[in-house]
Amino acid sequence: MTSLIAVVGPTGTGKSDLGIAIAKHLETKGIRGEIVNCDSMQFYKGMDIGTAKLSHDERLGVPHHLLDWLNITDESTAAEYQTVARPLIEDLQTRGIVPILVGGSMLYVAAVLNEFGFAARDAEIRASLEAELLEVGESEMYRKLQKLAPDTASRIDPKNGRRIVRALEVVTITGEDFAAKLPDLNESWQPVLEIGLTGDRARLVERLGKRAELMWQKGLLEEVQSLIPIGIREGKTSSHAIGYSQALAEIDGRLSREEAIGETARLTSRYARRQMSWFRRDPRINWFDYQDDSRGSAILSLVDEHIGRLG
RNA sequence: GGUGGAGUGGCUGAGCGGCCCAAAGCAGCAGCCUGCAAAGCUGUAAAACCACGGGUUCAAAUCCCGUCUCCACCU
Repeated sequence: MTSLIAVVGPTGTGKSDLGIAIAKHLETKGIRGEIVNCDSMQFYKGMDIGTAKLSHDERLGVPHHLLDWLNITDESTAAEYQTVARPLIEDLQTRGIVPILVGGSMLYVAAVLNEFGFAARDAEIRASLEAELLEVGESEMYRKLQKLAPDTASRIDPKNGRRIVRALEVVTITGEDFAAKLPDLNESWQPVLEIGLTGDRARLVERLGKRAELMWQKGLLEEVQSLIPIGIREGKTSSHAIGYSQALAEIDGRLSREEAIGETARLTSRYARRQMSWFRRDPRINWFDYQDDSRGSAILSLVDEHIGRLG
């Protein structure tokens, strides 16, 4: 049997707990379920408080994969995640275990769940393009892209330096007009039961604000302090994490405590918005209100249906 | 008690006599997204009788007077 369950949605809606609940529910049916983490910041060892990572006890004995598997200085990319997560999921499935993909990292979820092939990459070319961008600016780079690959250029925002660079990188490597776009969301890698958690935005924003404050109370600053010697400042991905970047700014005196917390709350809310704008387009998702008390049983019966159909 | 400064949209904040039926940013709302995606990027609605009262002026958010509030510093 090959079952695959995914729990997605904006941050702060209880995805992790739901993942555990689903695994526990499966257990009562004699089926093993294990969590495959798809939160790009929970990959990092040592980043716990600011990523709202479940503690060992909170996991209630349910095995978690791809949690704490990267060092703070490692770069994380969706393309690489795909090459790790897919074989892992397949392996679990061949062992009769139901993988439960849990996380809100949009592109990472898509990289696993959809027909999604990444174009090649070349560190040297990339580095020189990045340097060039700094020197000549976006508009010049964009013009260059227009000349080399008009189709690609037409899809990219002329001010989005990062994406212009990546497009140029691919064009340079392949010599083709890359013209890539996001995969068709109706074409799944595997049949999947996708569950989405969401709810009233105003209340979520309020909740995320409180969460930011709580992170500081729980010692986020100390956590970040302890990550400095092992290189969080140098971590290309990790240093950009919401909360961590602000804690670093506070440590450096660039932000006051209050400002750091405020900015963290603000960025988190904005992140939640972008997550919604992304996930809303996925027609496979079965949405539930995270505040609705009856969501649990409704979700579990969906799970039963899914397992029954495939099992 | 004294001196100085400040009171502008939900917040920050520009304007300091006519171009102000008042900029901008943030928040809000919407969206984009193929190797940093908790990143990067785009678009956009509404919202201010410019603390209150009085005056000067053809004309005041802008000048004057008073009141209140806040912040500094002084005693």
